[in-house]
Formats: sequence, C-alpha cells, structure tokens
Amino acid sequence: MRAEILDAAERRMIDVGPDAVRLQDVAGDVGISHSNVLHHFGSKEALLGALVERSVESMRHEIVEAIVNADVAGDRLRNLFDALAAVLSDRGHARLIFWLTLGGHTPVVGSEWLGQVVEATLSLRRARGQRVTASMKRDTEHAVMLAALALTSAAVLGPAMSCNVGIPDDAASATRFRHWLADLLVQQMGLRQADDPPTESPQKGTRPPHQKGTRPTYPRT
Amino acid sequence: MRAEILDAAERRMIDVGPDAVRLQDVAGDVGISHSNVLHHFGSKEALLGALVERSVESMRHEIVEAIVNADVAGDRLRNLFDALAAVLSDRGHARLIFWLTLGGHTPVVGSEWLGQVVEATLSLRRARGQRVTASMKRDTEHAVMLAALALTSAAVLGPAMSCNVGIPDDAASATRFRHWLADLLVQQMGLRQADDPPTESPQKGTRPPHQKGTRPTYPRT
DNA sequence: CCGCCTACTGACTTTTATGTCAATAGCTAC
DNA sequence: GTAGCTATTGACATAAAAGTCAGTAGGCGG
Repeated sequence: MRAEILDAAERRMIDVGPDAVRLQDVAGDVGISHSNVLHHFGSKEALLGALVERSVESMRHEIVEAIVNADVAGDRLRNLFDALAAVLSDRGHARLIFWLTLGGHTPVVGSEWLGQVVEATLSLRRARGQRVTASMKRDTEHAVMLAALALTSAAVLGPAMSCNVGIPDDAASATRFRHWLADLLVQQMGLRQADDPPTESPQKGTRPPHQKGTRPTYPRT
Repeated sequence: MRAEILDAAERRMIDVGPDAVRLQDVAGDVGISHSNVLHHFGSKEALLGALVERSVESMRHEIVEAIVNADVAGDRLRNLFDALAAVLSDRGHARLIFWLTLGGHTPVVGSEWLGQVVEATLSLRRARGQRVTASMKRDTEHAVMLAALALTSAAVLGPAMSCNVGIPDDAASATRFRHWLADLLVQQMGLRQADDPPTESPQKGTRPPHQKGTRPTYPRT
C-alpha cells in the first residue's frame, strides 16, 4: 500500500511539482481516504521525504543501469544517449531533478556517480592511446558534464527549444540532436575506433547490431 | 507601484516558484497591505500573468541584448557565453525558464529568436568560406540548441552537477566549463579566425591544432 | 472468547491564502 | 465646497489543505 501511495504521489510530483501533491488527490488516485495516507506516512512532509528518497534511489539505479548496459566501448555513445534520454524523459527523472533542484533540494544529484563516468571515459581514452594529462582529465570532466546537462535539460526544455531554434518538435528531431551531440563528443575526445562505421546518416540502420561479449568497461557501483 | 509589486513578486517567483508567491508576502515585501496588491492586479492569477509577461519580455530583451552586443565576429564566443551566463544565472532568468516550463507554460521560449541566432551563425560560416548545405544548417541549429540548453541548465544544475562530476563548485570552474564549450563549438563550426589568440587551455595536446581553412572533418548528420 | 495490533474511515479542528466590502484619505475638477 | 476618482486599509467571508481523533473492522496469539 505504501508503494501504491508513493506511485501516485510520484506521478503528481513529476507532473505538477511538490507543492501540488495534495494528500486528498493522492489518496483519491489510490482509492483510499486522505487520513489513510496520513496514517501510513505521518505527515505530508514525511510522505514527500519518503518519495524523494525512493525516487532518487531508483533514478540513480536506472541511470547507472543504462550506463552500464550501454555498449560504450565502441563509439556507441549514441546508444547510451538514447537510453539515458528514455530514462530521463519517459520516466520523468529529468523533471524530477529540476523540481527538486529548483526547490533547493541539492542532494539530488549530490552523489558522485558522474565522477565514475569520468573515470571510465578516461580509461577508455587511455585505451585509445591517449596520454592522460591534467588538461585531458579536465576535458573529460567537461564533456561528461556537458552530456549530463544537455540530456537532462533536453528532456524538459527540448520541445520549447526546438521550436525556438527552428527544429520540428518530434521524436526524430530529438534523436538527431542526441546523436549529433554523441558524435561531437566522440570526436572531441578522440574515441572513434578504426573499425567503426562511418556513421553518416543519423538513425536508420547505420550501425551494425550490438555484438555481445563486448561488455562496457564501466566500473560497477 | 505596480512595478514595485512586480519586482517583489519576481524575486519570490525566481527564488521559490510560482506556487509560493503569496499575496501577503509580496505585499509585505513592498510594505503595503495584501488588499492593495489585489486592488492593483485584480487577482493572484492576474498578478502572475502580468509578472510572466513582463519577465519574459525583459528576459528576451536582455538575452538578445547580450547576443547583439557580444563580439561574436572574432571568435569571441567565450565573451558571449559569459554575458549570457550572467543574465541567465544572476538575473535568475534560467530559473524562471525552468519554473515556467515545468509549470506547463510553454510559450516562455515559444518565440523564434534563437532562429535568428542560427541565421546569424550561418552567415558567419558562409563568411568563413563554408558552403551552406542542408546538413550544415542542421549542424548549426544543433549547435545553437546545445549552447542554449547547456547555458540555461548550467545556471540551475551547475553546482550540483559540478560536484557530481568532480569539479569544484566555484565561479572559476563554471567559467572554465563555459569557455571549454565555446571553444568546442567554435571548432566544430570552423569559426576560428587567423588573428585569434591561441586559447591554449582546455584540451591542448590531444588533437593537432585546428588548421584554418580546413573544414571540420566531422561527418554531417 | 479476549485482548491487541494494524489498516482504515468520517467528522471535526486549525491554519492559511484568496478574495470581498465598506470606509478613509487625498487629490482634482467644477 | 463638493462631487468624484484613485490608492489604500482593516475586518470579514470563503475555500482548501493538513492534521487530529475516536471509532470500526479484521486478523492473530493466547
């Protein structure tokens, strides 16, 4: 029952924000009385606390999952970005991040798991024969940060921004942008492999199917 | 008086969001009674409407101003980004954009002035001797969109993301990231000029320096 | 059967925010 | 002077949301 209440609250939280999560509405969604919600969580404050805790945890988990499962090793950054966009956008994680951050809830992204992504990318660059210098480390940090910022904000501002720039607001365009960004970063960091296909057309069938066996080199959490 | 009320409301809007703009608080900030606010604007709804209208207009104006005044012509994209960051962050425009967008207020960025930035950039690339093809146009659109997304979200998520990636959360680091992004885009679009200073910092060494005249070898999208 | 615990409910209380209203004060036009 | 207009106020009405409380129902160990 707690889980169902949290589910309903989460939907409202993502859609309309923390201030608009009303006990009565949440209770109505689940089909119980608002007193019951109070009985389970003690107070609205506590409900929101539990909700944030659960959401942040599942968010972290799903994002790390997407990163781990992606075939980063071979310039498949496009795939990773697609997976991340799905999690951030469809699951509403991006909106949640912004709701919480705007509300002053810094600890949302307060962990350091992006640092692990930096580490993984660095080892990838080393594997490409690049010398790991301080400036190259910073370059990698910036690249990861750019990817995180762009993907997260695209999930929220994407439609508005697209229209503004002159790009149609549809899934294909969003994907094209993601792939463009992926290619840009791959090039910037010199991660393209010799055996990679030339990737000239954005989405349709340009890449060979995933070879299994090539696990990503991402470190486990 | 209307202006003072709107000022107070704007501060609260940016800091704590639309839902938390209380008539009593706003009135208190200005030093009048809440009935007076109501007298001037009719309703809270109307106050928020007037506020959004004014804010969006001033936002548009200040951003366009920053873009127009920047010395873009000479690869001074760094300056432009710094100016934009100032407007977006210090003036709170970025937070406002996110508050409104999350609240379903799409028309915020619903105009098309970023399209004009795309046009300006395109003519710049043409002036650099590049042929304006369809894919190059799309490349430019993507670059402008990336810049807009990154600068806007950095003003909100910047601190949290920095810590997460492993970058210290201070102004210098934020500036470094902005400059890195500016250089990345300048290089991507082949906008560097012969008389430009060598801007050695961010990623020197990992790639041979850009030869002017050579178009980026990046595959068109 | 009985006592106890948990899930759950409806009715009530409290708080807080919006909005209404009548009244006051100052200023201007006639 | 006075009629009328605007800015302003305090007191009150209304509405909505959070939280309290006493009580019901059902399961379970003794």
